[in-house]
Amino acid sequence: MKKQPVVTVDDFDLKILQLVQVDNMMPQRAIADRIGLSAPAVARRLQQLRESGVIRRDIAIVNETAVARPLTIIVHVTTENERLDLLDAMKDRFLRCRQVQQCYYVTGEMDFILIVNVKDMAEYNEMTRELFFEGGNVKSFRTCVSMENVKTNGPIPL
Amino acid sequence: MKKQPVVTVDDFDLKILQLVQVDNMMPQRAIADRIGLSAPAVARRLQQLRESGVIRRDIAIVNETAVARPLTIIVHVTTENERLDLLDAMKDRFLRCRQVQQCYYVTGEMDFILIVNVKDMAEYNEMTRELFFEGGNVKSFRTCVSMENVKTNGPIPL
DNA sequence: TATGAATGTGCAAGTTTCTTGCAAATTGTC
DNA sequence: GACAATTTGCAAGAAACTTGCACATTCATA
Repeated sequence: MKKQPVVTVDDFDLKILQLVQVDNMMPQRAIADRIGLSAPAVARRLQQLRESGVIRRDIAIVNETAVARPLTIIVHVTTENERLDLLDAMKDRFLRCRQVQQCYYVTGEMDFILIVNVKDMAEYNEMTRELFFEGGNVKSFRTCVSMENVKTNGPIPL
Repeated sequence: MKKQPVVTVDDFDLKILQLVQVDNMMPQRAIADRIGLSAPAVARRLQQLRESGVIRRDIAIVNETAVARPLTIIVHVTTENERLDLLDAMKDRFLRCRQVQQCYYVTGEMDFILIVNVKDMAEYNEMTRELFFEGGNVKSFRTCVSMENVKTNGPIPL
């Protein structure tokens, strides 16, 4: 079972989180200067935030076009059957599919919303075949091609 | 105008990108051991990838629940008028809105897809008032509340 | 209100990681 | 094959991070 952090975050932590959501390579000395603690104090808090899971991960964001994978597609998926075991199997498939960057299980008219990265529509077709037709329990899916990614990886407002 | 990187990426770069999309705090020595270069060679390549924009940003991913902002909402927005200047103004509003983490300008039945982070539905109501009713050019919007974020911040498959 | 425990801090020293100059190796071009 | 350009590994220096310690602050209890 996924562990939920129970650590409380105070104002210093929130300031640190604001900064590292934007740039997690900022030196601890620079963070310390900004928020009014010493560098070792910042270091200890960062370590605690990471160990406790408040900071889940630290990642580099890659420019899709630069690696020849310019297509972002948002897919709305409805299911034939909402049995929990079938939904869990779908979640697992979406989790494992490498082109699926994001997967939300939602309320409303559709059941899943996926955000998918592919290099072209041929790869998308291949992916949908494997994911939807061969995987099962997909009633319908709707494809929205992103013509412009206006904003991505926005920070959580704190 | 946003600068597009024109640097070419080779197989070493792709391996580095695979690793740092998952963990950008991995020491250069560890990356070097994995891909068969020396640490300074990895360092030089990382610097080049960052300077050229292939690596756009380096960020920490924060656990929403841990900072009391557990709600992720996907919003589908249609516009009244598709004049480019009005669309640009909308993009600008979405870009500036702190709760909007992602914004895609899409083909299909809707015009924009937003991914929004709020602490509760009251904040969401307030946000939609400012963003949609007061901002203008919004014909309709549909709210999908995420009941489970199955996958977020997935890497670009390389 | 006072006392003691627990927690957090800054300092300084030690450790780890990153950067950079240099010479050598590799790759690309003619 | 020769030469230029680029990339590399090594080693040394610089920068950043970690950690022990003593002190300060906060919290809990009597």
